Amino acid sequence: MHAYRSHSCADLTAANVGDTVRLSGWVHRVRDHGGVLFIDLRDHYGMTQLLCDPDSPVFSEMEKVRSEWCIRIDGTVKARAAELVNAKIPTGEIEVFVRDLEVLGSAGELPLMVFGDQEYPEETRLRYRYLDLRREAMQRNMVLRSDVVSSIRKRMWDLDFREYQTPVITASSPEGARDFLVPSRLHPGKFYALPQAPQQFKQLIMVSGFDKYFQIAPCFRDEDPRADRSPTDFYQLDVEMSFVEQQDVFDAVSPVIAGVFEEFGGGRKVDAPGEWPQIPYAEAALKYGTDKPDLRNPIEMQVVSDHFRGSGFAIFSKLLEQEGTEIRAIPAPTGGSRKFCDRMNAFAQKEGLPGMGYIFWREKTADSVAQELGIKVKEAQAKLKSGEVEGGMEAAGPLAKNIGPERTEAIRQQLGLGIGDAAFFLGGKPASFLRVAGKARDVIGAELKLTDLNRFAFAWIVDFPIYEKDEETGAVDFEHNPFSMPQGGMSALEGDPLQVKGYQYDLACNGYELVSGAIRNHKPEIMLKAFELAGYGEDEVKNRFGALYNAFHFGAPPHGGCAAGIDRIVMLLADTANIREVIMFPMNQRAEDLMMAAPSDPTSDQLMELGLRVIEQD
RNA sequence: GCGGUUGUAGCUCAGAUGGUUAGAGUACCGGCCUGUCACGCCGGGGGUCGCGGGUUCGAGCCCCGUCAACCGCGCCA
Repeated sequence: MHAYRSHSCADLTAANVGDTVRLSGWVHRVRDHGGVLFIDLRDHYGMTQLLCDPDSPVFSEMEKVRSEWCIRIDGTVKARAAELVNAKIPTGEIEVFVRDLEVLGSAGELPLMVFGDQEYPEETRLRYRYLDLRREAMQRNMVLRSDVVSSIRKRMWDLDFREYQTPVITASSPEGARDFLVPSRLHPGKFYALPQAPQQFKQLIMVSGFDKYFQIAPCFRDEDPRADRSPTDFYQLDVEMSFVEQQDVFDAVSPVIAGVFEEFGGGRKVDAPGEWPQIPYAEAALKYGTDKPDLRNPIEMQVVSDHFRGSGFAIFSKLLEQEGTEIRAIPAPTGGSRKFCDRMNAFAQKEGLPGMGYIFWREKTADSVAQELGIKVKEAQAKLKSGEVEGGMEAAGPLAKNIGPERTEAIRQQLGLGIGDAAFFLGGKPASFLRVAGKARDVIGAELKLTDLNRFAFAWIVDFPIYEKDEETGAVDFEHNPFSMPQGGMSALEGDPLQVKGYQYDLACNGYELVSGAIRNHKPEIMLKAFELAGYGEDEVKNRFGALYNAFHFGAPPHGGCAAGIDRIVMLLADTANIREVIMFPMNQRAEDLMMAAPSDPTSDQLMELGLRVIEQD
């Protein structure tokens, strides 16, 4: 017999009754009844109930066994009586009577329970990640991740893409984020860098004629994390193709993404790739307040500046006298109650805005009729009932009073709202309120249950501007990355840089940026011009992107591609908002690995060898 | 770098208004229990209330500072 097991803990069924078997696994749960002892034995595959009583030669040893000990047992498979069958587990029809025990690894008092679904703070979970990973949900997430990666590879292969590995220790590539630097021992004082993405390599692979490349590639970035963003390193499905236009990239990648979501989405509705809208960046910013809109939420914002210009609402009308300002409305169907509106207003204030004005529409109340006519509420009730005063709709909220009924009605008609609905208003320069507006749209959609949680909604966001203006310095710099081909080519770069759009795109899904890519700028002269507009000279281009710039002088094909965030895809499929739930050994919020104690102090020998000296920080 | 929230037993948490010896569940240890499957019952050990200062007759609770974790902002092609 095998040293550790004849079966897994998921294998045994009624068909095995009478067999002598050997199982290894972890003690999930102990139920000691004195004369009879039950133990749930767990391995990666499942659970089997062990049984032991004084008839067993190892009964007294079995009584000492505790949760999460790793043990091996020999025993006999017994059928359970009908009333004792556990329908919750596949092996519930049988149990194994233990005749021999070997403790493979005992365990001390546990810092977190594998059993049950108790929540633990991340610090505890990450410090004892090997225990946390034993839990059912984490086992499931990690298997899902592996299966997703496998499926992606297969789908890419089927499309004639081939996977090529690119270096992990390489040159610094100033693409935007901070590099992780690696000191060179052979060249004291010089540094390698870990790639922020295989960006330049994959473009060079195109110049080399490989036509269709992909890689499940680690990317390294020394930036602060977020719930949906891992610090230090993360994985991308990196894709590049030659002789393609933007639509060709969409056509290649969309079915892969959609297929994976169909395969692992657990029955949630996946929008068909043919129906994925292509939304210009400017339109996304206007309607959704973000370049990664959650399209499960039907709310679309609208500009309503004209209704407030010169109105009695001084805050907005004054605001509109300034250059570049506007008033944006967030319609909130079914949100028409003061309680809800006040809560959303409080939300906006918490997010750092002065507040969010609102109007809501309701059936005319006796209270407001009484106030309007200066009569008692009872009289108003009577007048409403008799029809002497017409009932119907009225607009409520401080804004409605300030701007008067005509303007309020015009707004209602523009937004297409009615009784029981509300609208929120934000004013100023869009840049100042866009982020909060987008977030408010999410919250309103969620609270009013307008957002269909059982769906994956995709949209390509296109026509990103290539340049942006720094608000403080006024300097023009690349908005995204410097590799994209400007729409209109060289001639587009002759005019106002801020008007130049790129063949540059993202794929948004349920409010996350899943994919980002571009048709690349493969012409050296356009590359130089593009950098010049951002204030970089020829030397700079040669210095920072020398390999690419040189390669483009030797017959570079037009090419483009994208990169999809593996961690985010798995995160969405696993239905979690925390990216660390789908990463085996993630860093914490401060980019530390508490389990491995990283980062750590180098030895003085290491520093010496590298020619480094650490300067004390104060 | 900034803001918010949190920090009490191995673990998860409760501890109105400041007031006796800081509690519960779980885990751990001991005892009882032959059909449980979150087994049950009895008993026990276990605390620098994150840390440092302050106010007070008296601080887990109030004030100041500080550290840590998470969430967000900045940042993130």
